[in-house]
Amino acid sequence: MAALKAVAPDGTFTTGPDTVERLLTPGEVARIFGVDPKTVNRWALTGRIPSVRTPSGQRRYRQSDIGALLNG
Amino acid sequence: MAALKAVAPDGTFTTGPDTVERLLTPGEVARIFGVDPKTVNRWALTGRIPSVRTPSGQRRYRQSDIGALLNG
DNA sequence: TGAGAGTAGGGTAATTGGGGCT
DNA sequence: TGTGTCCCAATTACCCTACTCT
Repeated sequence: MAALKAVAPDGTFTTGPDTVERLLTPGEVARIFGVDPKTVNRWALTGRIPSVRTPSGQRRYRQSDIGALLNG
Repeated sequence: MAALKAVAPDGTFTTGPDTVERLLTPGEVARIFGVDPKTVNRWALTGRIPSVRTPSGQRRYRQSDIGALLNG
């Protein structure tokens, strides 16, 4: 995984020359797919989508990963 | 391939400058047309309706596609 | 410090996909 | 050919309580 380079006011951050990332909450991902937030958590538990954990245990999802799922 | 940009509280999300999307479940589409969910499933299989797949394989339908069918 | 929204768990009922049949 | 129905396994939604974040 690339090193963290910069953080923008809107929450996006860069990890490489042309890499812009943003983390989505379970609720946001759920609304995108039209499913329950618990379902998104289940996808993470079963390894269907990568997830990032906050120090307190909550899950966050990379915007790029979700976008890839929407496009096949 | 449009990149995911933002997610609204009502479930709509944008993939481009003027693109707003929302995904519907097979049951919702079935109730709209007054048919069995299986029939909606077949419409997707025969290519009559574009469909988006969840990571687990279930189908979701773009509200814009359904609206286009209702108006055409 | 308190209020409200969101999230993580678990448990159970409902929905979905697929094949086959009508 | 298109649709509805039955079956089964897998997946998801809704119920609850507790914890986290704004």
